[in-house]
Amino acid sequence: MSELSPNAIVANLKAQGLRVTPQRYAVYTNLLGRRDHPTVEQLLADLNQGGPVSSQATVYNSLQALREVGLIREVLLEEGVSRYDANVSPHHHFRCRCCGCIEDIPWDAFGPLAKAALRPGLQPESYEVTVQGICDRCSSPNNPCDAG
Amino acid sequence: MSELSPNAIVANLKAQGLRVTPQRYAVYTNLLGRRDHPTVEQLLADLNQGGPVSSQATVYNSLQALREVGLIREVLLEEGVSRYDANVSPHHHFRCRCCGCIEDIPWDAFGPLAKAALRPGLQPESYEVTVQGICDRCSSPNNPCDAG
DNA sequence: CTTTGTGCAAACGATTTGCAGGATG
DNA sequence: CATCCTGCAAATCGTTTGCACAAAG
Repeated sequence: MSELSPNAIVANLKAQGLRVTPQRYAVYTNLLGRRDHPTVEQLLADLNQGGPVSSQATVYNSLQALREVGLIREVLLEEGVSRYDANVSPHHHFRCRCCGCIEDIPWDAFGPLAKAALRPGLQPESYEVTVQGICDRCSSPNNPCDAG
Repeated sequence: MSELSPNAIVANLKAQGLRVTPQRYAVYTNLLGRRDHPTVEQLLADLNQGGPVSSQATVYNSLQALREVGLIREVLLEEGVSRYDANVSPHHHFRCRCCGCIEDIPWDAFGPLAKAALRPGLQPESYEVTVQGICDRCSSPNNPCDAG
């Protein structure tokens, strides 16, 4: 999330037993430098905008490898596409129902949830709050969609 | 969710301006009678197990029609598949990370969330808590997966 | 009778996979 | 140099769509 040096990024990858290839490095670095939650399509376009860096299949492979070792996470908030996030510490998500943009909400934003409310037998391990609403871009006078 | 008479189901459909076809009726009734959140594949298998009732395309069409008028909702909790739920009143979800089963959590299970915690500019309209963990089936001695 | 829905099969889009050549450690 | 990765293209899987026929109101 915060700025990492190239060396630190390489170290992160190696520490998880991943070989450091230019493609993997590029994918991970790109994700670390964003706070939106790009789809594969967006990621690929961004990576290759200054010349070819990685193929589509390799982006998928890289994302899978990074996800398996816990360096990134997948975010599923809309139909049909997976998004990816290099912020792996727990947090919540806001999704604009208008433009579809996704934004992190700090973990402590809601305070602690009541605990003993689940039916007996269910063992909770983690939870996440998803808020849906309108972002400031879409609620402004010259908004890109139907709200405002 | 609770047991509805066939007449009430037909009335529900008509009240939303939907034509009542056997297929639509079957899809809606089936969803009303379940509390898991079936995928299209599961729904289709269930509908047609006693002879042909509906084609795949029609199930998709019916689900879309029912969703557009608000009689059912789509639930997105795992990659690649949409699930459907006839419980349209607000509630939360529990997902077993082991068998993938999904279960409703009553709306009031967590008490109210703190309100003023979003960054200024975001207008929240709704929210939902997703809990991940292990269900009782999977935590039992003869469990279907790797927990226990 | 007009409008909308059904079913089939083909189209689609996101993701996965097989495989030959290439890079990493 | 053994292993793992890349890139291409073909395959897969869930979902959507075009169209001719049938059913609903």
